[in-house]
Amino acid sequence: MKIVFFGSSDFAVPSLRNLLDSPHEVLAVVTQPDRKKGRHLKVSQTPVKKLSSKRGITIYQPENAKDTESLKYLESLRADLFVVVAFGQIFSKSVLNIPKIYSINLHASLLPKYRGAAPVSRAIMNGENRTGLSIIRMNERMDAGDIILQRPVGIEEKDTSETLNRKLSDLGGILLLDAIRFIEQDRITFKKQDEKKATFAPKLKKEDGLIDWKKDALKIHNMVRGLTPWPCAFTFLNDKMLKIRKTDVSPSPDKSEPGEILDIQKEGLIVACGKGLLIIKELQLEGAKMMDIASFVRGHKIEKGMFLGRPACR
RNA sequence: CGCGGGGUGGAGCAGCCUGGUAGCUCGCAAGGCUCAUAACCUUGAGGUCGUGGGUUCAAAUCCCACCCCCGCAC
Repeated sequence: MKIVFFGSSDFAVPSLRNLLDSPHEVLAVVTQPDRKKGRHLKVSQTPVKKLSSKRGITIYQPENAKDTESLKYLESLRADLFVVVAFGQIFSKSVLNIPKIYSINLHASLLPKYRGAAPVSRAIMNGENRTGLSIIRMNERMDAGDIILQRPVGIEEKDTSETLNRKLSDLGGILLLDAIRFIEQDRITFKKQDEKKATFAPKLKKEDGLIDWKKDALKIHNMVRGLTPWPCAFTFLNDKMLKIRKTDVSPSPDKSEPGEILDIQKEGLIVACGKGLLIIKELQLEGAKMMDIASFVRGHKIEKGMFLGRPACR
């Protein structure tokens, strides 16, 4: 099968790798342009581009895959199938109709739930204990195409977006090959998505990480898990940004004010929330490295009765 | 040339502004106390103060360059 692969982020890497290792012919890889990013605005390549150049695959990086020049190029490849995984651009019908067969997309949720850019993080943040993978035949609407294959995946208590993403991207790469095999054998039965059940998982923004201490400890805990490693849940300690990477919850009820540090123990800071207690185990102060509580307490002034999340500490 | 914080014994920090032979909380080792302990007491080992230059009688501290880590922004 002659395939053009569209992908950008880490999530797409196992899928691409599997395709490259398969008998299928990857005609070209389409990925986002190199962008000035990160500290000092250095130019960086997508993980997909790095893998592709290592494997000597033709790379195409359009600013917009829908423009006429891109369309012309994509048509010239004469592909059987377009495979799209975490690409980062929205396609129009003109793109989707180019391949002989059609275009498929691997998405990290059990569609129609969690359509959109951040399905994994949002699922964890909502405290789900199950999510999954879907492969769909793409149409013009985002993540709304008919379902080709699905596979549920459990979310474990210890999972963060980081671990779950890895799991899902690995499994996704396998599922993708299955799907392509079924397509080749013409054994697909499309399943329409139930629009009434559709939910959305919008792209995460930095401010999604701001902790509201009035919320339940469990809710905050799930937020911390879902936002690891990026954008990372955060609060403030004496006007400095404090990222919180690892937490636990303790059910013991209390009448303290949300955000108050009630105790400092070896395993973590005990912080009052709207309901329940949050145990902060790993954190990172602005400008410093991520560290566990034992280390943090040794070098920083922190004591019971201080408040988190109050920009100007009383 | 996007903005800013930081690199000090194994860990986390103070000291730097106002140069003058390195400190704190831990960890580690040995000994003591104890029925016992992650508790307490005593002693001890362990540091080219990121790298290279410069200023100075003297630099962790001031000046210049570079490397690495981190946050913002993207």
